[in-house]
Amino acid sequence: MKKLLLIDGMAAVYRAYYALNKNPRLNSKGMNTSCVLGFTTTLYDLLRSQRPTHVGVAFDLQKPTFRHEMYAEYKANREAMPEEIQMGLPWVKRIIENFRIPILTCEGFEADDVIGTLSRKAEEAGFDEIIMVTPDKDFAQLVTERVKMYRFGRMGRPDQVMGVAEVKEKFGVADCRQVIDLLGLWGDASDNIPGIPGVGEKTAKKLIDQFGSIEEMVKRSDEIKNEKLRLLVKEHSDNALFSKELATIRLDAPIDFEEDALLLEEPDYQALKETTDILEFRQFARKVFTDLSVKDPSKAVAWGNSEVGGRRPEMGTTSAPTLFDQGAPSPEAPAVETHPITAELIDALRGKNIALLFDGPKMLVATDADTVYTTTVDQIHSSFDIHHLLQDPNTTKLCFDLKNLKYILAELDLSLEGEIFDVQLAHYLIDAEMRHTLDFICSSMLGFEPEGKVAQAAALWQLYPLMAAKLRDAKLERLYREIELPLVDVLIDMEKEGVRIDVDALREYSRQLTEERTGIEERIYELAGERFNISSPKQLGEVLYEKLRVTDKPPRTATKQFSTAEDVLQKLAATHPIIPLILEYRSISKLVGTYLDSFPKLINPATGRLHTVYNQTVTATGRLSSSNPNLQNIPIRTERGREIRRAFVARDEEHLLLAADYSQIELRIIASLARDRHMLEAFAHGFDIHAATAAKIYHLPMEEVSKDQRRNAKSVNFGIVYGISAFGLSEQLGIPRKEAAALIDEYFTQYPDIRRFIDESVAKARERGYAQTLLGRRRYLPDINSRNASARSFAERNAVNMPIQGTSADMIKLAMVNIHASLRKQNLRTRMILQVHDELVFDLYRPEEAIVRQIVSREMKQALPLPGIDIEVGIDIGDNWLQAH
DNA sequence: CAGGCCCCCC
DNA sequence: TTTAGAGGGGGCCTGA
Repeated sequence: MKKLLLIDGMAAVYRAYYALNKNPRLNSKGMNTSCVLGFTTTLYDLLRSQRPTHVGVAFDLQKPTFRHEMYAEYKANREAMPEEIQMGLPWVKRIIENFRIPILTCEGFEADDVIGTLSRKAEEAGFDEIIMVTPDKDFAQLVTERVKMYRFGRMGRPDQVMGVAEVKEKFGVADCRQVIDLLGLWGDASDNIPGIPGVGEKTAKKLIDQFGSIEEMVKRSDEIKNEKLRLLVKEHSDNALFSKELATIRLDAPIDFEEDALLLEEPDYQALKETTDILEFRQFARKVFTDLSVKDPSKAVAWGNSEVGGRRPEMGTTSAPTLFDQGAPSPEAPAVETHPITAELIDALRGKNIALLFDGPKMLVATDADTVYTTTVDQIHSSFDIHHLLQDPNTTKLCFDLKNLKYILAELDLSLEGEIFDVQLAHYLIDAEMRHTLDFICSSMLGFEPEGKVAQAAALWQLYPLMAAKLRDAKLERLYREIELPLVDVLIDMEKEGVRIDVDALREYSRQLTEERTGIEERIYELAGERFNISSPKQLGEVLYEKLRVTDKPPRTATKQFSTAEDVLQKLAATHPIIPLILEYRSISKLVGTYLDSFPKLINPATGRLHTVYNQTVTATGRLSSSNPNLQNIPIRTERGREIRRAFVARDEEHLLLAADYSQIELRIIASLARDRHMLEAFAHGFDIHAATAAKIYHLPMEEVSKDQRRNAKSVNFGIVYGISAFGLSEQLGIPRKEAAALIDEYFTQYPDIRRFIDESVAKARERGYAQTLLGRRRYLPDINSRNASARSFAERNAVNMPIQGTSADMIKLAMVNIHASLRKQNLRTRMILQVHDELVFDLYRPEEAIVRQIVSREMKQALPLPGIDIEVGIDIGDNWLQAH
């Protein structure tokens, strides 16, 4: 196993400088050693975490090696190198020497070129893995930032390790040159870096697909059909070529790849000790010398040997690719024979498993991985009786997207019996966060993408054994069989049922709000001194921050646009009377656009009702999602929004709406999972949990808790579920960060088991590589061991949140299946129509109120008992959804 | 048509 | 040096 680590030294130094210069670290001689310490720890952490066998650091800024005049100009114009860096560089080099790592340079070439070239050569020399430490978080940004650096005199963002395999995977290209072609020119869409204004990444990709390279595109620009685009390319072609040249990492630097020189050696401890003594890196020295030498100075131990967790299940069979790998020829789909379905065939297939897929009006029945029978829907009823085949209870039906398939079959008056294996559902359980298209599943598991529906039908046969084994190995079979599969029928019934909407009420309310909004609009224009599109964040940003200058530090979004987000404006509300009006305008627009005006259009004329679509394979935690329209986000928080629920009404005079919701389900789950005695007791006594929490953290009797204290406690409780941070809590509550931190501290003192649970959840996830719910639903968290602190924190929060949110999802799904079965079994006319994560809504047939109350309450409480705690369900009834709360 | 931004829900 | 900074979703609007 040969693994090479190449570091752009200067980038790492700058990174360290920027990361640390807010808190400069002075030693006793008054020397600012921030950047040296930063670089040193970065280097050391890299070696420990990546465990390379070979390593090198490239430097370029110390010598005049500018490839382009423009680059030279940039260098001349850029701010002088910060003093700390100038002072620190000799020390940085000394540290590198102490580690016995070679410094790589090549006259006339930059560090990136050197790294690029050596990567290629290492690849040819048979290295198994090559890691480049670049100035930016991924390869694309590396290149774009590089262009920015030249153009705008800015250094790139902090460095991060990105394995070359990731580059390939991310961009789906075989050769790093393609990546550079693609991104070196085009950069990111927001800045139009390549120098062709108006050409974003997408357009760029199309052009590159068409022409193959930028040079070719410039040469044959007459062939660009879109006139505007053609003129742009022509006008800016010099710039485009130049940008590419600047951004291209050269792979032909005349530098020899001396494998032996790059071998990772034991540091020169004596010299390292002396250096760190002078610089006063005491903590670092203690860490290094404890880590490295005390017990066993042998190299294997020195550079660590810990197991790396967080691996996703191996989906494919191919080994990890590397950057310069041209890619193994992909496996081919087997040749598939097709035959028409005949009556004789249907008899012959009795007792055999089949895979079922529709291609528009064609029905495809695959009997194995290379035989597919086809027929058209017209023939199904006239020529033979396919019922026998679909309803044979002794055979398994393979399919993809069962819910949709059942809809199609239902239209043809067909249905399925026997075991069903839905590849999509199975894939969702195996790795929820992946994409669940058939093409993606095939390419990741089989190594090829079947062309056309016939090949897809046949591929289901190849996927089946692989996925069935994965479900079994990961102990996901019960979730599949007892929750997700039966849920399909429940969701179909709910979707078909739909919900009745009082359209007149919606229209009237819409009219009323629109009128209100018009008035607000006029006042906004007056205050702004011009008419503009208030709904355009771009225009609004310009008005607020450029024209009215409501603040001298305009907030920016991630893409450097002006931010006009709600919380931002909320904070600026006092600075200008226009801002509250804008917030008002926004909230009305949202209600009118998203709900009031859109629902009437979505009502199905055939049923007169509104039908949502539940997606079972979207969320990472196991929840459902709802769309077209999304009925899981109907307003409730504000008075004005809540009114919309009045328009969700019962089916007719014989019906009412019944809403049943779990009380504090996520907190109960965390209390149970953590076995926190104090929280369990609070629930057992039936206390208001937020008030009880407030009483604890403020050391007051519960009766004396103020509203604000309860509100704060509630936020902390929520924060716990989400993966709390002092920053987040302080933002949420509008209190100083210190106060927020103190609240959290006290919370953990009062609920010590919750603290322990959080730590254990993270530890378990780190060990296994995934988080899981009470029933074993998984979420893979590959970043849990990431070197990147923010990626790692994100994974850690998910390690805590997923078991809670996911267990709650498991619970309500089970309840839905059981309630549905119970309503059917007892031939009741009441129908389940909506699910909103912890709430179920029913069209209640009035005479059935007592029995339905009983069924719903019982099934929801019993669906998934939690150790140590009772589950409470609140039930309300009314003519409409607002009343039923 | 898609991505950015925003805002609604749990 | 910038910005974001609590988990999970979906939809509208603009701008190309």
